[in-house]
Amino acid sequence: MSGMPRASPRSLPPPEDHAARFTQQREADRSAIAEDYVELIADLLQEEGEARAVDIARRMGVAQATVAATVARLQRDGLVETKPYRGLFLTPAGQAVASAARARHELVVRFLLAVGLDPETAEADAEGLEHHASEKALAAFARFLAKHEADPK
Amino acid sequence: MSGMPRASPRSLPPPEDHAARFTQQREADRSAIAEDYVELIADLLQEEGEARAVDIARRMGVAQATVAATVARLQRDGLVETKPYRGLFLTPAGQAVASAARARHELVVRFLLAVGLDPETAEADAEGLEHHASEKALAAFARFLAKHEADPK
DNA sequence: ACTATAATTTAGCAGACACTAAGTTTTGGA
DNA sequence: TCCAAAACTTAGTGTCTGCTAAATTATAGT
Repeated sequence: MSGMPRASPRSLPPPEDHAARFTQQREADRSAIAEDYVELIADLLQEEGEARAVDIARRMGVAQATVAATVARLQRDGLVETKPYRGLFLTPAGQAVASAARARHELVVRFLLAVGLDPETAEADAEGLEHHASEKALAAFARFLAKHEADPK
Repeated sequence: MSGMPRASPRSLPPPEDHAARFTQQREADRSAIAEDYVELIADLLQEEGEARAVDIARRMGVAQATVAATVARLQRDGLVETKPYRGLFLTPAGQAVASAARARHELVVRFLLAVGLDPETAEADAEGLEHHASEKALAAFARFLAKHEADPK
């Protein structure tokens, strides 16, 4: 295919290790939506004083019924509480998830900015990347920031 | 809530923009699995000469029946062809997806290494991150590498 | 050639997340 | 106070990605 000289051998990892990566991947995907909802609820609560299902729907780009169903799962999982017509609230567990998510989100955004992304894209990409960066990766990002924010360039 | 000084205002983006991010996010998620399969098939084809469903199953950490179902979708979408008991093959479209995926994957790995991750984690994280980095982000990673591979540190 | 083993497919099920359409509240303005 | 608009819920679907269990089918070793 094309003129490329086959890059690197990059021998495949042992099957078990390989599988472990994908399994881990699937787990991250599963929690990603929960984190997005919880994070958004926390933001709305803080910025607007209340987090209503309609607003979640509008901001997530999703139908209200979808929000209802997803929130039901979050409730089942002990992250969220609802007071009909009064909006959504986070349980302590939900708040923990939210603040962890926000910390990750902000770290990723700062990192992307430091690496040369425009603010707009940094924000948009962080939305996806924050769920797939391991603790080790986040630590590396933080180290990078520490080094580069002190001594730019 | 806790002693934190409220970090940054970080006023929420306009609802439409916000929704656009998540919608984009969901699209990336949808294509992620297809890309993973296609990428793995390409790797197996190249490294072992054939890509069989059993091996895919083992390496993806998934049941054989799941592979059969997913491959059926990839086939429906014109990315893969199968010759029973002879393994899986990529259509031209599949090959295109595979090489784009591989290019992204390798770029992300190199970038993560440059930023200080150990090779093990870089590989594992790339698996998740490669599907969520926009073209702009990838371009920024490439610029970063160009700068830092020439002039380390 | 036969047959045991391995590979693949089929069937049936579950759960998450999305949709539309059709109810139910609740709220708040006239 | 009443009632229309807004918010929320319920019902019924569909797709994707998984699973297990039970066929098939092909390959390969004897």
